[in-house]
Amino acid sequence: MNRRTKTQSPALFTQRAIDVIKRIPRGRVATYGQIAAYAGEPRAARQVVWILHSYSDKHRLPWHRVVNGKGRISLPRHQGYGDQKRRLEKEGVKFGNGDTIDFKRYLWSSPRAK
DNA sequence: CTCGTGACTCCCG
DNA sequence: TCGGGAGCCACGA
Repeated sequence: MNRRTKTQSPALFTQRAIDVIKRIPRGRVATYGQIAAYAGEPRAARQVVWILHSYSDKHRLPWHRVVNGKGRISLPRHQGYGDQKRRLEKEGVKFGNGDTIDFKRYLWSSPRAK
C-alpha cells in the first residue's frame, strides 16, 4: 500500500525551490532566503544552497542569479565568484561599490507571490 | 538513527 | 562596518 516510497522523489520543497529558481528572469537576481520563502520555507535558505550544488547542472538552473541577502555574491573568490559576476554583468546587472547589487533595481519579485 | 555539509540569515556587540 | 554565534533545513554516508 504505500505506493509512494519516500526515496522516489525529492521533498516538495526542493521541487518547488528548483521551480522558483528557474523562473528568475534574466537580468534579475534573487536571494537564497527569498527563493526559500517562495518555495514555502522562509528559513530554508541553506537548503537552497544545497540544491544549487546538487541540481544546478541537471536542471540547468540559473545559479548565477542567486545572491545573499546583502546583495553580494556569496561564492568564495577562489571558486566561481568572478564567473558569477561576469554572467550577471552580461545580463545587464551592475555592481556598485564593494561589489554590491542594488536590490531596488535588480531584485526579482515573483508575480504570483504578490 | 546520528553526523557532517552547505554559495544562508538574523541578532548582537 | 565587520565578525562571531545560534538557528535553520534537507540530503547522503
